[in-house]
Amino acid sequence: MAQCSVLFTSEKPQAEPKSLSDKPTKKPSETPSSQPAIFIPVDRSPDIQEARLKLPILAEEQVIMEAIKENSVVVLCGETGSGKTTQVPQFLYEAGYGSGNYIIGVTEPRRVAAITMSQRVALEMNLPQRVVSYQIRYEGNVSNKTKMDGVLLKEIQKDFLLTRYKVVIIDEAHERSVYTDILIGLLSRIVPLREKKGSPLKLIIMSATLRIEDFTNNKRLFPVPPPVIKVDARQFPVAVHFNKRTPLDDYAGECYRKVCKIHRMLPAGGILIFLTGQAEVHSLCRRLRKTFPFSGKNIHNVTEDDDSQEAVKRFKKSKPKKTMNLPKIDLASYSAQPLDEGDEDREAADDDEDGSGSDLDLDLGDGEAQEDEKTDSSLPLFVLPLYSLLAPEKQSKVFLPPPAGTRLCVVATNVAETSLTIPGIKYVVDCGKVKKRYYDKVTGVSSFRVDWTSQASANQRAGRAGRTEPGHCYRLYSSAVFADFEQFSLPEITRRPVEDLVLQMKDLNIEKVVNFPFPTPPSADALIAAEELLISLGALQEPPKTGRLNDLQKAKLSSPITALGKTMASFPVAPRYAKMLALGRQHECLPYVITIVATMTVRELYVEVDRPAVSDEEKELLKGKKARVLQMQRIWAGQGSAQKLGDLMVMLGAVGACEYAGLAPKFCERNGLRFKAMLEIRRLRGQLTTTVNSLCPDIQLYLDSKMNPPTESQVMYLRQIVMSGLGDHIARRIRAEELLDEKWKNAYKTPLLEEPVFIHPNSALFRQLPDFVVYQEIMETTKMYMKGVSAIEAEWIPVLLPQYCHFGKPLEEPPPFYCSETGRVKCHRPSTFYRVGWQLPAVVVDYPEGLDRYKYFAMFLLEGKVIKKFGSYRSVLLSTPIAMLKTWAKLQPRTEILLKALVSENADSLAGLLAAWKKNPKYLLSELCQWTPEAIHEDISKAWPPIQHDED
DNA sequence: GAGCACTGC
Repeated sequence: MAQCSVLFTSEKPQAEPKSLSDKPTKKPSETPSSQPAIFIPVDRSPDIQEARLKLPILAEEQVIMEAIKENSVVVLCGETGSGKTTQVPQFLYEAGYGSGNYIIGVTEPRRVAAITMSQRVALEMNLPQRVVSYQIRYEGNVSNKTKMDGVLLKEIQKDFLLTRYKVVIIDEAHERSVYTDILIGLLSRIVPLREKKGSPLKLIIMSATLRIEDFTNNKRLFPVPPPVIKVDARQFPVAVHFNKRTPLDDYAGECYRKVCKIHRMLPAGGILIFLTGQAEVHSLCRRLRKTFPFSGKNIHNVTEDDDSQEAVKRFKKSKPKKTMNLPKIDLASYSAQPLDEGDEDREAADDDEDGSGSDLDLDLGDGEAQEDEKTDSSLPLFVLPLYSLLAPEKQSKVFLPPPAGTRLCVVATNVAETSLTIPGIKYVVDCGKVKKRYYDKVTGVSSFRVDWTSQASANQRAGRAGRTEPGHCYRLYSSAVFADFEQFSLPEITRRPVEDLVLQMKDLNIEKVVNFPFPTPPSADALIAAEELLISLGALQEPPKTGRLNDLQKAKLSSPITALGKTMASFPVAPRYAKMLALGRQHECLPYVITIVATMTVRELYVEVDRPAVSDEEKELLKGKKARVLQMQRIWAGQGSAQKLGDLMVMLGAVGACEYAGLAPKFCERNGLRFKAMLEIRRLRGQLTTTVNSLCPDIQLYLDSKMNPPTESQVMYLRQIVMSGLGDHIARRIRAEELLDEKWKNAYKTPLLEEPVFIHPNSALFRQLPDFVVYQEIMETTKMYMKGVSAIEAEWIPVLLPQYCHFGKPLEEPPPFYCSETGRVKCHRPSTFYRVGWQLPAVVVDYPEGLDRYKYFAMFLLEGKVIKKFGSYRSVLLSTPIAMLKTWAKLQPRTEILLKALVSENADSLAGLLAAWKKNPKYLLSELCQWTPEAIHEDISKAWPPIQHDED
């Protein structure tokens, strides 16, 4: 699950920290505790006390605590900077909500937030970290490094009523992360249950923006709307300036011009620019550095950065540095009035109408007037890129003060909107766009699109200019365009596949997921698709195939979880991958499956090397690096048939090599691997290994840093295991003879897409073009590209993925046969792949259920293939065994009699036959006598049932 | 022959 929890207990350390992960054996003391009249003294240092008093929320302590006392659910609304995250838990602690072995639980959407919050609270209250602890995905500091996995959702799985908690705080609920949504849904049911038990649980929902209707005005969630308390934020006013005209598509160019003007005309203060992607960020950085170069010597190791190298070089050639000469306009006396929270819209709109024309906004203009890209080294600008995939050491540069005499300018993506706060920002330049991932609900194809952002997030961006002093936000679009923005962006849960959530919820025994009180429910399509996939994977029970259509539809959305599903739910990965793990134990493949799954789960394994270079020199450098990376990938792709595992083999090789090199950052750097990704993979492998060991204690798996490459046959099993998880991600190559249209050249067909899909050019199988492949995902860019591709064999499909196949009538040639290993009648059946009807090779499967299976079984029985003893009567049989199959069989009563006897006891396999004999030792005796001359009936009868001899 | 925002168990 996605949350990071901060556990917040009383001073008394827990006697048994482990009990958190076990089922609580004894309930906490049942003292009625809805109104704790306790006051727990806290010993804060004077300077902390002083800093706290400045927080607006401290004035609200009374109101907040009264509301919590009187209500079981409270919504607390306050912008960032109000101090609610750090202060509310302290209020609760002081009021005694954390005493008596109870826990105050706080969930944060991000790991860093959970860690810093717990540290901050511990510091402010002068409490040890064992009292204020955190737990996140792979680690935690709960009571002296007790290792724990799973957080609040996992705890609900173990103890649905959360009996150890007296308060749960959901922080940043406005971000609407999938798991806060589900937690709120679950807690809305747990709270009244706890009320009934006389040991109430308090739920506090903390949200920043005003988007709270989904929580407060949602009868299904909370029949009685919870009270809302608003808290002021300590935020400085931000004047918002709109462009008069909105650039059609060159918002990056408009950004550049606006930054130039700000830097030339406005007083000191950092600039933060919001763009949509890595490439844009780098390109704007280059342009700005070119225009306002500065000396990077001895500052922040700038020389490590490829882009800054350019700036440094340029500077060395340029004239000695002049002092920065900035105009001295007092921006604090700017026409804008202070901005209260939530007033930004009005403020912004006013500003556009009467503000422009007389103030700085006009001076800065929308300007395409001057295209001045001439170098101006008198005004050094310290330009830094910032995006999530940037190496952490490069990211952290934005937190340091810029070199003396320069102005900080951060060119960022959306990371800077919520995840990272940059100090000293006075100017925000907002292009108004975001890049978002889209999923096609029907086909599952992903794509990235750049779109207008929402009003809420534009305001969030503007707010970044007022953290340390009054600021300005320049929006590169008109107020009319802003007015057309969506008020809020859609909650994540409505925009992504939900199979992982559905599985988790089924594991909580919520069978009818449609009825769950989601703050915003996912679409019915998404829920149906999830349920179908989980049924195909065997994680949910297949609904009955008979019944009325209406009932079927209903049953479809309420399938209970299977044992396999329970196993899968315990792995913190996507259900398709969890299936691979569940199968992975065979042939000692598990360490490899764990590594492959971990690698597929962690995003962006490789660093971007395709960035356009600034100089010829850099171009050569990048080219060399790229060549080396490609060469390594060829090595990792393996030899011979191992290559068929394709991109997953490359991943396995990369991780193996990296681990062998001791997870060294240098190794990653040289081979184009993203160090942070490698760390994550290591941690996830560790967690998956732990989970496997806890599921099957006999297996005693450990994390091997010197993992040998898989053998050839293991690679084949791996391909089969991978295919079993990706059964709905199969593609078939269009062969030359089927080619009707050039656009299908080298293309693949998938069951759900009409258009051709292609193997991504970076794939190890790009040139191989296997007939059948499975893929991790399809990403639509200029074409539909499959990524994470492995080759599979057509004949595996009907055997390993029968749920996706239609089977034809059993073939007469080769004829059905009796399989002595399984004791069952087998046959060859032709098959086709569902929907698309691809011909697949005929495979040996169990003979389909029905009368014919009994006929064949009877024949094999008479032939002595099932039971040896029967063979001894073979020569004296009154009819030939093959008579069982003939159309005229009915004319011979003995065939009918035998058949009826078998059918009556379901004896169409050895197991069935033995069971029947166990019930009735005389079973089948008279029927066999029909087939044999009377002379030997007595002999037969004496040796009946004829099995003991076979068992020897 | 490309072009991925941001999170998490």
